[in-house]
Amino acid sequence: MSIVKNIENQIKELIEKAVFRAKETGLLLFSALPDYVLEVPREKVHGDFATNIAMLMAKEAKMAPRKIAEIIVSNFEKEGTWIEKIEIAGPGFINFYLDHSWVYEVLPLVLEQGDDYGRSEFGAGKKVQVEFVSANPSGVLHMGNARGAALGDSLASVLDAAGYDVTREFYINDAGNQIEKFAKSLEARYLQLLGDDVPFPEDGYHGQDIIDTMKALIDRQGDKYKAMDGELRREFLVKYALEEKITNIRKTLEDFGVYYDVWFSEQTLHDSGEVAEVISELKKDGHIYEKEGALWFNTTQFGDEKDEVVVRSNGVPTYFAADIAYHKNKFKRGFEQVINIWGADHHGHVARMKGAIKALGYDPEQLTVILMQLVRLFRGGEILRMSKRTGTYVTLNELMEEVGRDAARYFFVMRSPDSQMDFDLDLAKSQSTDNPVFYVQYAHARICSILRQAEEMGYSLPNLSQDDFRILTDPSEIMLIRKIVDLPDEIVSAAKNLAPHRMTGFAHDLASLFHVFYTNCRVLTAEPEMRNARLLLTKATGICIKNVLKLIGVSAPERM
RNA sequence: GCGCCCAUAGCUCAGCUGGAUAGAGUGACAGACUUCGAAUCUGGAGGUCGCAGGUUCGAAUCCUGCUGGGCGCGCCA
Repeated sequence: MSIVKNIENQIKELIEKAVFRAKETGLLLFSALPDYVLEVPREKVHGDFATNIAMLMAKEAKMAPRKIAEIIVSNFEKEGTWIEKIEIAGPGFINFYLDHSWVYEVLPLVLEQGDDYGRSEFGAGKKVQVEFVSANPSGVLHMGNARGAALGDSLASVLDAAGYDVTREFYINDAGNQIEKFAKSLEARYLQLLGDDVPFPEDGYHGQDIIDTMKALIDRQGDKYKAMDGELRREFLVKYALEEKITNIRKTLEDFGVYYDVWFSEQTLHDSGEVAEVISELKKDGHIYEKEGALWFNTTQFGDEKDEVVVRSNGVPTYFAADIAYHKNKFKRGFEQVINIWGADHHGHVARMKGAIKALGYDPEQLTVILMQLVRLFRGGEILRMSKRTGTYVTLNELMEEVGRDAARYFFVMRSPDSQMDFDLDLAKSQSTDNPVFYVQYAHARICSILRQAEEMGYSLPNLSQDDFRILTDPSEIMLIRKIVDLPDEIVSAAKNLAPHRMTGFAHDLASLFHVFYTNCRVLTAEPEMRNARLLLTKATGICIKNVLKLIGVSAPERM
């Protein structure tokens, strides 16, 4: 239970006691308590907490909201709590003003918990899977993948910190038509490099990377596949190229700070018979029919716009069929909640995927698809259309080289998934020092600098009790501490709403409050008791900034 | 044509399950370094929350319609 939730529960309990007391004495008429909220008002003048309960009771009680508020307040017992003052305001809000001392409790807690401060048991160990990026393995990672990577990894971190049992997973599409095309492209390049004048497939992959891959193969193994039967040769080439591609993808993601727990191959679903199995299961339950030689899944029964082919007339299962088997596999592995991060261009698949899950007897609510809008890339004021097929794209590696990993990750996480992003490379480069990530990192570096100097001056950091911190009464100090108190709830909130971008907002607020504190309060030159309290507040702030940046995947430098 | 997402300050975007006077950043303007990092801080300026209705004590938020933009509607993934 977080410090804020504790206080809130206490106040709520007292509100409800007051309401029922008023009912018993006949002052207030109602049958059931309304679904009211106790919240932290946006405006500071409205107190530390406020409730709308009086307004919600007005209709049933047949009384003016302000009158109801008066009755509640007159029946409210605030003795023995931090509540100093209660006021009725506006249309009938009840505002609670607290003795600010309640916030000091957090400082010894942060210093004790360190890296763990902010973590909570909210998720109660629920098994959750986040599947993200899952890029076509025949290419390299581009800007859209980068956004998905930053988003998915941060979401997973946030869920983990909120007490969920999180698995990060990458689904490798190493089967199907795409791979066929890939194979033909590889073969053409291979033969071309060995001097054969063979045509390049029109719908093939034109990227330079494929040529490089085949060059390297020839350097290493010569022309040993040249005389081989076509099908066999393509199989070898694909296996070779995929291994290299996937290794590169993994390495790029690790450079980006993203580490997966599971790399799941689509091909294994075909090999193990799970795809065939899931099709026959659906067939048995009457969800599949035959038309024009193909097998169709009646997804319209589950709210989709039109039915979908699962097995083509040539007998080859579609990507969708494999995806159904994949999701069944996920649930069989015990995940209670499955989160997929998809590009907005895949939104048409959501309904049918949920339908498939329902058809298999699972609850569609167990699948959440986060659709992220695609990234538009600008360079020199021009939109760059990104396409693997035509080979025009900016890779994640190039992005990291240009703007740096920290800036890139912060930038992607900062925006909510459903905002369209214009990423201007020139701007990102030229403005790199104005990037908000530096603002937060600067606060951390400043903190480290202060602590470093304290050490050089021979000041040790004592263990202070909650009461020792009462000396911190400057508004900038109280506001900073109040923000620190919020961290665990903020993480839970980001987890509940699957909104990691809230963490960048929190990081920025925290850094800002620290900069204000720094401007208003001297740390090292204060009297010993004050100096100790401020040093520890500084340290606690540093811990929080570092913990939040970790969730975003951004480093917390000690010097800049 | 149908479906999904978006529209908030000059620009880029927040705004949690409906709450009080809609917030940051950035740009422009005016200030603050004899003192712990000025990559900082302080101040004012900047708004018909796309438009029009509706729901109610109360709407940027929910509902309907419209306008404008993105994406999708394949025996591709």
